[in-house]
Amino acid sequence: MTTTKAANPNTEACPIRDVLDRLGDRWTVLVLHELEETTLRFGELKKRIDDISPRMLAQTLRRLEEDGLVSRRTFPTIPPHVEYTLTGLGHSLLVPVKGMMRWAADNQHAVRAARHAYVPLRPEAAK
Amino acid sequence: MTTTKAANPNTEACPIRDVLDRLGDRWTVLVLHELEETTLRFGELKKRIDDISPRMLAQTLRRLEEDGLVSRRTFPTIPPHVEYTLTGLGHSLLVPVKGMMRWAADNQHAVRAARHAYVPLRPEAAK
DNA sequence: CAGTATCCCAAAAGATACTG
DNA sequence: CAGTATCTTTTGGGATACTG
Repeated sequence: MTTTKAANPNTEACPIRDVLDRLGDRWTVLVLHELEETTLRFGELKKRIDDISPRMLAQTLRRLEEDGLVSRRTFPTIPPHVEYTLTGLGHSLLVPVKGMMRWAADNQHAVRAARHAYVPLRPEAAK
Repeated sequence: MTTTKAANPNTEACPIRDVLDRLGDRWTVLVLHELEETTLRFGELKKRIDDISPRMLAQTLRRLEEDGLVSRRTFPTIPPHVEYTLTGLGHSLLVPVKGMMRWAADNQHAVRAARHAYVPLRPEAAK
């Protein structure tokens, strides 16, 4: 971490939080991941992530575009043709994101084991 | 909430999401970060992350403990004394998490610039 | 085809008073 | 001190009908 420890990285003072917040939602990482290899159209994304609603897909893409992670290219045809592509920035984000996924993959068993072994501290009396 | 449906290969076969979901909330990464260097008590964490409510801090710590990322040690004194420490697993998670933070720090300007330059497609559309 | 508009619900998070 | 209980607000997200 590069933030100073003494300072409290609260909501608006911390640009890092501000950026990372976008990754917290349910769909962003999934969309990023789908676009890693190839450019895709709205409908193609919708097919690959088929439990996403059009509303959420649109919103997710809009935010990604707004943050400069995805570029949107439209062809003035009828019917419309719109392509979404990861930008360089988007690809660069994918690097640490994949690091996270790697960790999750590597440690899922440890986490599951911990969860299973966990006993709530409700009836706890002494140690 | 975990994946409610699993129609998609990416979500379905993916316990990764289940693990990663915990990081999506507002406070987990912050707490992890505060505990990197040192063991801290509840009140000390509260002080350092002072816009967190006791409720959210407790909930966050409980989840971290449940996942085996943080260990909780109580001293049977009056008043109570409780210490939170990162486990080995917690430290290992911090590695990719810091990768993410590093990315955010390195690219915050690019993201902000993109946001600022972004013009909505439909000028009248509100969020 | 690529989205919007609208309505609705569930979950997350905030505030705060209270207690062992 | 270290939390819980409770209530309220805010946000995320699902469904779906509609349109340029």
